[in-house]
Amino acid sequence: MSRSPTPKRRATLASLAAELKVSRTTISNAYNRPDQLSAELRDRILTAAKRLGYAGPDPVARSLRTRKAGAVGLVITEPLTYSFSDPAALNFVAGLAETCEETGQGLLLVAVGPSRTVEEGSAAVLSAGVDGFVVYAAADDDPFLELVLDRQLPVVIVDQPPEVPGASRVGIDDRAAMRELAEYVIGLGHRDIGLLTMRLGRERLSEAERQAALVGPDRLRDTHFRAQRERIAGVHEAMAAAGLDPEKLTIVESFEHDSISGGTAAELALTTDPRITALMCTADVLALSAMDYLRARGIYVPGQITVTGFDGVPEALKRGLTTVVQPSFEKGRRAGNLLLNPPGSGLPVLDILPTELVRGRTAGPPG
Amino acid sequence: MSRSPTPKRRATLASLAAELKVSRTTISNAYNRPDQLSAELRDRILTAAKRLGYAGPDPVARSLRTRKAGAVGLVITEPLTYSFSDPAALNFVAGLAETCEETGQGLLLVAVGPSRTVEEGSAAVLSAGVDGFVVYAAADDDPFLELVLDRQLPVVIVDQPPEVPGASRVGIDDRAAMRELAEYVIGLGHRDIGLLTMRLGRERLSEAERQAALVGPDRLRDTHFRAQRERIAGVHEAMAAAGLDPEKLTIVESFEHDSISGGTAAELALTTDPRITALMCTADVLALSAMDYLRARGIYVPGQITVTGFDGVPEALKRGLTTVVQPSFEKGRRAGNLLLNPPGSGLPVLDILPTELVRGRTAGPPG
DNA sequence: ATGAAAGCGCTAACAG
DNA sequence: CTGTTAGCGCTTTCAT
Repeated sequence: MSRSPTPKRRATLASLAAELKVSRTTISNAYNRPDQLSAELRDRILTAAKRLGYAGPDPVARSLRTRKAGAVGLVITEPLTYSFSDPAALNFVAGLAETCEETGQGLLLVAVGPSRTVEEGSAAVLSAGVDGFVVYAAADDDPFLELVLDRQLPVVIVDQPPEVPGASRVGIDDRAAMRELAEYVIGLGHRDIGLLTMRLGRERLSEAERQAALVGPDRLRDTHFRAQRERIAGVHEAMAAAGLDPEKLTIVESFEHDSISGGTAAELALTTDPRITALMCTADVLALSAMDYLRARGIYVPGQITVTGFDGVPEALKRGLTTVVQPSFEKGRRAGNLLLNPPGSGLPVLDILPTELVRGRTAGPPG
Repeated sequence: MSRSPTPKRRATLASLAAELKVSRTTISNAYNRPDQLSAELRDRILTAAKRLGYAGPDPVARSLRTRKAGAVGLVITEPLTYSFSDPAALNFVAGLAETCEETGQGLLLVAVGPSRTVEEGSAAVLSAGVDGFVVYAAADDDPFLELVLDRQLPVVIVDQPPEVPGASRVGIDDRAAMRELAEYVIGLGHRDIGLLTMRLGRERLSEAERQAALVGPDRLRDTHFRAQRERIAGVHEAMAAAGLDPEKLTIVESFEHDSISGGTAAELALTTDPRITALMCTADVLALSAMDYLRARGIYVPGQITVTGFDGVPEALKRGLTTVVQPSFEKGRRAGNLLLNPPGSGLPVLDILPTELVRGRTAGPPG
């Protein structure tokens, strides 16, 4: 594990060439096109390189020349803790990472969460040395999206927002999936439903404001996250189709992502409308937390309250949650593929992946 | 959300300068040193830039010039699924990501898992445009470590291996932590102990070979992962100190990381030595899986079998596992800080973080 | 406050 | 198989 003494000035391809009295091309070829020179000469070069502490062509200089960075950027507009605490998000990243690994690309995490100012986040986006971007779960009005688009690189949008000109998109049919689930719940006989959602806007809230909150018509209309909006619409549609008044749906918004936030939201919903017999959630993490809360209160699921989720994360499946399973990992893979091997046409693609309704053990007739 | 029509040739700083008949320096200043030119001129430049679809200085060219990439590389030598399925590893990444976010650096995931050949992995390391590397949980003989070192960039090693010249290291005292835990277990009265470990070598195994395996003296001596080695040593030391024969410790190695692998390993240990009354595990994920297995078999914990873990992941704590809590997130933060703000001395640092023994509900006297 | 000149380290023709 | 010639797009003294 010993290293050659560091030279005063880092060796470069040119200095190596001078040292060996060959041309720079030859050195370059030794690394990039081994078949373009004799094995013998190549060996001599590699040996000298090792001696001089030359680790091969500088990646940055090469990138400048070849116009390829060998990495894709993942823009995460949520606070980091979000992405790392929701298994669905994580699985997405894992899928993307897998595609990158397979194709030898790096995956650059560009964090532009609320902890930074817009200026700082912009710098991060503008200074990312990548060949393209994947934007995950951005709000419709996310300021960084514009910035990413400005870079004029290939972009793949995941889940939201909708319809960005020139960008491919991968996602699921959130509305249809949620509608099917709601139809199932309503079919079970539920009339009074509570819906727990993730945050609906991207405003920066203080610690204190980040409590669960009731969602009124105004807030609902002002929802900036497409997926949430669509899932809510799915429930509304199912209610309307069943002759229920969509207005009666009690919606609670959760701003946090931790293990108790779902419980807090559930409590608010149940307090607001004590007749609620079913709590639907737009994310499994919310549902699992809500179940913990209910259990602690001695409320039996599904005997007294039906609970449903969305995502199909492993823990939810393990605990028998009735939910919609979406292929998060595959979404990551697809996003990566779309970016790395764009379809021949060059035209943007809309890739809608299938979901599956899983009837678990947490939904039953009203108690 | 409309974009200016893409020009035939991407706008550059130079083309903008020509267009506006100012020097390149001025354009550069407009972006990098706003105070070096009149607000008026700057506005004119920025407006023209927008019109021409110029998104600001090319990050790669800037990197070449300034010798700063604005990103740190994280070299993950495990298969990706590992890192994304172990909450401890994940938390580490989250901590590192947080530091990066705070300092406006990108985090480049360089995957060099076994799914790629050494050649391919090498290319990934050699072509990463970063200012430094964090190497997480590498084996002593990991081939990529050399490569990373060759790049002559700052390097921070996490957990293992030990003693890389010139590199700072952050980790915990694995041996002492495990010894303390073992002392506790032995103190409870256990004499026959089984130890479930993660893989001990970095050989590439076929699907079929990746079953749990008994670890004999040879394999033990050939352990290439420092942390595992140290934790095992900790148990040995505690046994010796208590007058027990360390040779009697039944050690089982698990090659997988999924939700059943701990159970498979537990089964093998228990079959090998039916007198075992305590199963110690070098990772919580193993212990949790083992507990699932025992429960399925109707074996009561801790009544019939004591189970302990290592790491202190949230689920383990929630389930009352007796374990060692280590500050995974903080490790990530420290690693990032060491890389981004190296200590003034310039000398490598060894940063050993504290751990805490948590006496949960899964350890008791032998049944 | 602005400009001219000099390279950062490399690769891609193309010619020999 | 090897060398020559031209930049890739930018920042940075140093002058003006």
